[in-house]
Amino acid sequence: MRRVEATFLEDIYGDGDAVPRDPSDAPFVALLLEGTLREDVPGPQGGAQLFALTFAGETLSPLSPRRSGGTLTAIDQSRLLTCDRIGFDRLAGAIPRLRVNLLGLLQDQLAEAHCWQTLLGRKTAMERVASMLAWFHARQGRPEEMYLPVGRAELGQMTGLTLETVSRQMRALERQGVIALSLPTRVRVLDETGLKHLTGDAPLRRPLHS
Amino acid sequence: MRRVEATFLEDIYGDGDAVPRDPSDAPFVALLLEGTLREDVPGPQGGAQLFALTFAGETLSPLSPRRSGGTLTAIDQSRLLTCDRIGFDRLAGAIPRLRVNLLGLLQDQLAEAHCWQTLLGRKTAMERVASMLAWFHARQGRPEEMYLPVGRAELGQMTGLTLETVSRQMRALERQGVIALSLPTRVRVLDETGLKHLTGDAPLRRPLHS
DNA sequence: CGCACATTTGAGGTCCGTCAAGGGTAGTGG
DNA sequence: CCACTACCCTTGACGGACCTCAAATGTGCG
Repeated sequence: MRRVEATFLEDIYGDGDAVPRDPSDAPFVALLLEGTLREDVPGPQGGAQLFALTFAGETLSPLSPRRSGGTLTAIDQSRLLTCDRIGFDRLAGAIPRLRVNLLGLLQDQLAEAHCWQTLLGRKTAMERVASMLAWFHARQGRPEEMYLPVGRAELGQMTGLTLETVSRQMRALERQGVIALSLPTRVRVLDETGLKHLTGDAPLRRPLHS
Repeated sequence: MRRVEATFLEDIYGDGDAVPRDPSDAPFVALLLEGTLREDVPGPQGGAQLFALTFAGETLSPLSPRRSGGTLTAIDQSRLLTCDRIGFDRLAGAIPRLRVNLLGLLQDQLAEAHCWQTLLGRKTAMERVASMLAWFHARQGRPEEMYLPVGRAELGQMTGLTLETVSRQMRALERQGVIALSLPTRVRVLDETGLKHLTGDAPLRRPLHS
């Protein structure tokens, strides 16, 4: 355990700071203790496009963003626990269990990609916005009032919608009494069951084995 | 090398055969030597939905489909080289390079997920169909005439379109002289540059560093 | 031929993107 | 305190892309 503390390094980033991502010396694994990270990838026209968010308590894997020149930026004050490649290799040699955990971590990343894939595949605007809100709410630990770290335009980039459509759907949710918006970036989930129902996802029934 | 041959196992599946996917004894890594595999995941209404295809020469990773009850089915005659979990661990102990390859394999899977994400996010029907055809063509090794192992409805499930829209876009491509359709499932790519242009992807320009 | 099935084509409706015009709030300077 | 600006969010009208429904056209098989 002392070895773990010696290997990991805690970094603090301010609002808007870029998180370094040099491929050779890249942080091999990282755990976000506090704050939020945004991951941007270059869009078709060369401009950057918001791709995903990382909330406190979630991990970054070696492979996650940085294949295609994506950038990682801190939102708010963020504390990041990082471990470089050689440090992880040394640690993995001493603690075989760590390798299993790394695979689980990658599995989470693939599961998340799968979530986005179904969200973008065949969902309506309403279902996309509801899905995103429900997902963010769960990942933030179901707080009484959750904070959206990005604006409508960027919510639209993630869901494949325009900022106007995002706005319309969120107001519709508010009119239905599913959420409350004290400020545009403050969301209170009033009817969690109703929100889940609007996502269009099956309520996690047991898989009927043929 | 003799050890590798002893560890891997070659299985042959016929058209429509299900590939076993027991989580405990699951094939840890697998290489598809011949044929095509389809990966289905349960849709929102309980029905199965085509999620992705695996062509000959491509690999299956331990984490790929099977998190959410996905099924793997062979199309045509398929030969699959598999290696179970304990076999891979033993092999990785003897050959450290293997672990690096496994990470690269997972990286490919995440890159593929990213491809789908951009495809489904903000592309038109034309761009989606062109992207999918160009992608399949590249993955099949740019044959003179490529074979589509699934029908229009299933192409639609992957691209998030209806079968009618897929059909319309493919005929439009044919009328433009970009592809030729001798049979509905036989596609000859006549103008590869034109097809790439219609995908809506940037032509892989160097990333302009701020 | 008759049937089953996949693809193609057409007509109409709907959802969402586009364009445009307000509103709300924070920050700045008088 | 009050402009005044800048920025984001909201709301509306309109058009187009794609879905839905329906019919026609292959294509393989008994």
